[in-house]
Formats: sequence, structure tokens, C-alpha cells
Amino acid sequence: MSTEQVKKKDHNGLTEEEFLAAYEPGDYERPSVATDMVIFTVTDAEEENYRKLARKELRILLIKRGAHPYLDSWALPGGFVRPTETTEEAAARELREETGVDKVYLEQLYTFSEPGRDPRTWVMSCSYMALIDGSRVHIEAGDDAAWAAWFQASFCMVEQAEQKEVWELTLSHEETVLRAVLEKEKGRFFTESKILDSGGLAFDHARILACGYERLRGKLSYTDLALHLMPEYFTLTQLQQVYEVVLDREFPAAAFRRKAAPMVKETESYTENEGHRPSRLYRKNL
Amino acid sequence: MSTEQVKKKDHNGLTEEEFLAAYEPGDYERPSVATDMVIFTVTDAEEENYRKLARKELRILLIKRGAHPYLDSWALPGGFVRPTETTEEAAARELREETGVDKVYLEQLYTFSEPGRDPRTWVMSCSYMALIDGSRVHIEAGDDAAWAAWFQASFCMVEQAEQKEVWELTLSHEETVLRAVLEKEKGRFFTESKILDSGGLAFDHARILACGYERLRGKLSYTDLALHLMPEYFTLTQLQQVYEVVLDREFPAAAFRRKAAPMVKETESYTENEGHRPSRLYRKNL
DNA sequence: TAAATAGTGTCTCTAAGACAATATCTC
DNA sequence: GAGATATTGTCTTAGAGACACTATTTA
Repeated sequence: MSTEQVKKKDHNGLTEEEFLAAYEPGDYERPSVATDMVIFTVTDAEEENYRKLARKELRILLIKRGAHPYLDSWALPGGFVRPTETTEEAAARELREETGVDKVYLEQLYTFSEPGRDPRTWVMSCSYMALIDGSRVHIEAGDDAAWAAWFQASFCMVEQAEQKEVWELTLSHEETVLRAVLEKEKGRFFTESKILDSGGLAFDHARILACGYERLRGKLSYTDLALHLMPEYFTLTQLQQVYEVVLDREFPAAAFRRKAAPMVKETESYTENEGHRPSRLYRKNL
Repeated sequence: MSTEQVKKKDHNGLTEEEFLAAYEPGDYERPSVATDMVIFTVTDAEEENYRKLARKELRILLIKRGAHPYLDSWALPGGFVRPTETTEEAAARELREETGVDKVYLEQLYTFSEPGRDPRTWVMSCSYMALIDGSRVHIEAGDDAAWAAWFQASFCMVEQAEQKEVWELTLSHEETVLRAVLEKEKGRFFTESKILDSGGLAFDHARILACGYERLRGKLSYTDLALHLMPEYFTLTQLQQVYEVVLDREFPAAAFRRKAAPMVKETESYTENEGHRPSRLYRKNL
């Protein structure tokens, strides 16, 4: 505000300075605001069939709740936002606390505000998507997280009618399999989806997950986003595998390489001892 | 939550039901949450040069503030969210109050949460973009809006360095011209931009406007979004003009028609008395 | 008939997908 | 050499832009 503004007087004859000095927050209700995070990473599947390439798996971090509500359910990592930080800073802080990693790609997804989405009280969730490269994945025990685990994720349409689609989100970790089902109006987004079956996920986290998945898939095709899932050095085939596991479809190698060329920098290093022809290593060209 | 969940006891020996019955909202601070809206419409420029086609103008609704802070500055329409509604419902309600229109395209943009963005107290803004077709534009006097006006908008890059861009947002209505300047890191989004000059806009509304403009432009090319700016019946040239005024560039008519074909339905009506060959009217094919 | 826009046909160019051919490592 | 992946070249096809040509109305 300019100094000229500060001198102006309102209908009570107050300048802006006077108004602010006298300002009392009203007694209308305020929501709690939390951040919830969909943290994606891509890891190699175990499989060690001498000479075959490792398959890739898309994984999402979930936390087993140690308190009511949704005691013992799996939930997205998150926490409440403090008055001295932005929602993004809160997300970065939680991410650091929960995974120990820092300086990762973080993008705001959507703010969920359905009254009643938290049975305790009025809580909005400003959700974020984080992308971590598999080599940095180390879980640290969080404060109110009894357990944390990287669930392998898949997300696909299982039914398609005239004006609606039904999607299934499957998350699995060892013996645990969570299967959520969402209904989405045709042409709209998962931000407006309806949870048909939460699959055991806490709160409306199935929607948030779907929203993150949709954003990641949507942006992968026309941005550099996939690079944030890659380690420092990687082969073009590995990059292609990341695209394939996220988008759940295959790409012709020749065309993929042409498209990927501008987003990477060639190095003079090659993979070694792979049981087949070595592959050139590339770096991100961000 | 399943019945099985409800029976589980936490470390205090409480079931979920007991926990919720005893729940007391903590005394940590909560933010106020407002919605602010970037309402776009496209109108004809006055100009009545017998037989020439009307130029199109992109317009955004601004409200002149009648109270501190930012008394007499122009601001986006908006208001506080109530505990019984979603942020989207709040936006729809404000939109109805401010413009009298209902059932318009509404899309959440971004939640701005910079501490200090509102000098009064801790206020987050969950921003929305609304698209209204020009034929529905009628302004009703809002409650705390001294004035409301549709400002003609333009938004363009004025400087481009290695890692940053400077953009200028110009809003004009009759004698009033607001010129905001924003700095954007290369490859990032206007959600993270820095306001170099607010141009007289209240709060961080220049950022919100930039964010809305960016979203509209981004989505226009690969979605049906433009249709929400069109009246019931329109010509393909009018649709093309909407694309051109939003994206600030021209399209070759032949290619545009090929691309637009799948999103419209042909009718048997034509324009009349235009001083040149009549044009077929189309309807939205949503 | 002049002014102006409406609408279409076609050529070129680019980028994506298909597909085949060749290269190069380890066991 | 067999098995496996790496990498490139080229053909085809779809879509965007360029551009020219025709159509149709009103003052």
C-alpha cells in the first residue's frame, strides 16, 4: 500500500494505520488448515534375473495412523500449518520430518474443504505433490507416525459410462493391499470425485491421492516433471521406464529418445556389468 | 470408517466414538480462509464501423474496496468461507452475490498463504477462476463493494533474462488504468511469482490475477474451456476471436476450424444483417 | 459492384509411431 | 555365440500452418 493510501480515512474516520492498530479479529469461525502430501517415487522391483533390466515401480508414502480418528488406517503424511509459514513451507517441513529429504519438487495440488471431511472439527487440507528420486528414499520415524511405508501404486479406469467413469486406486506394501474406488464425472477432475470405497484409507485421502496421480500423469507428457523422479545419472531407457510406469503405457524407443533429447544432457559415462550392451548415462537439463 | 475401526481403542483406551465425543479443538492458531475470484468474460469492443466485425476484449471483474485495508484500491471479488460450505460453494455464493449469475464454470486455482499477505490477521486465500459468457454479464451492487467494474485485461512478458521473466498485467476501465508488474522464475508458475509493482491492486491480488490468467491460457489450448466464454449460439469466427484475445496471438482460420470442429455442434441458423456473407451458428458440444 | 467475411481445398513441414537394422556388452 | 539391451535410420501418417481460391451477403 502506498503512503497515499495510508492517509485515507474510512467511514469511521480512521486511517489505515489506525484501523489496523485497532483491528480485532472477528469471532466468526476459522478452520484448521493442514497439508497432506502425495509423495511419489520410482524404485526398482526386486527381481534379479541375471541380465534382464529391473522393472520400475511407482510408490507412494503412507503413514499408519496411531491415533483417532481412523486409528490404524493408512493416511497421507501431513500436518497442520503454522501462522508463520506458507502451506508450501509446512509441506516441506513435514516432508523433511517424515522422510529426511530436503529440496525436492513440491507442487500444490488442491485445497479440499468439504465440511465434515475430518470428524473432529473443521479442517481444510491444502494438498501437495512431492517427487523424490528413488536413490534418496530413506524413511525416518515421524513423530505421530506409528509406521511409514512406501506403497506400490496403480490407478486405472475400471468402468466407463456415458457421463461417469469409475477408477480404482490400488496401493500395496508386503501383505497389505488397499483398494479404493472413485467415481468421476466425465470431463471433470478427480478434485471433484466421489469416494465409492475408501479401501481403508483415512479421511478423504483417496481423493487426494487420485488428484495427485492425475496431476502427475497430466503433467508428465508436456513438462520436465519426470526428471525430478530421476537420480543424478540415468539412462534414457530408465527415463522411459519412469514414463511408462507412471502413465501405464509403452512408448516406442526411437520416438521417446527424440522427445527426451532436449531435457537431458549427454555424459561420457556408460553403465557397466549389465549383461548386455552398456547404455550411455545422461543428466537432467533443468 | 468401518465399524471395525470404531471399536478400536487408542493409547488412552478410547474408542473412536469416545474420542470424538470428548474431542476439544486445540488452542493452536487457525487462519481465516477467504476465496478470491478471477472472473473472466469476453465482450465486444464498442466500435460500430458498419460491416466490420466487432473486436473482442477480455475482461475481469474488480471491486473497489470501501473499507480498510487498501481502502479505495481495486480488488478481486471474494469473501470468507463459512464452516458449512466448501470453498467452491463460497466462491459460487460470492459470484452470485456480486454478479447475479449462477451455474458458471468455476475452477480452483491456488491457495495463497504467505503470512502477512493480509495486514489484518492470518488470512489464506483459496482462489478460483470463473468463466462467464459475455451475454450474461450484469453487475449487481455487492454488499461491501462500493463499486464493481469489468476491467479490460492484457498480460504480456516485457523482459526475459536467463532465469527470470518480467510480466506486465494491465487492467483498464474508462479512465482507470492499473499496471501491475510481476517477476517469475523461468520454468515456474505465477503461483510463485513476486510482485514488483502491485499497480494499485489490493493485497497480493496481482499474483492471483496472474495465476488465473496463466491457468486460462494454459488450458485453452488443450481443453474445451473457451466454450464457457461463449453464448448459446456463436460462429466459429467468434470462437476463434476468443482464443485470439485470450492467447494474444492469431490463428489461421482453416486450421482453427479443423481443431474446433469436435467441440461444437452445427446448427441450421446463420447470422443476419452483418454487411457481408452470413456465418453458420454453432452450439457447444460439452 | 465493392467491401467484407465465410468457408474449403491443398501443399508443405514437422513430429509421432512403426519397424527394421545394426551395435555392443556379459556369461 | 546366445541373450539381452542400446541406438539409429527411415517409412508412414496425422495434424498444424501457409496460402489461395470460391461463396455470399449488404449498402
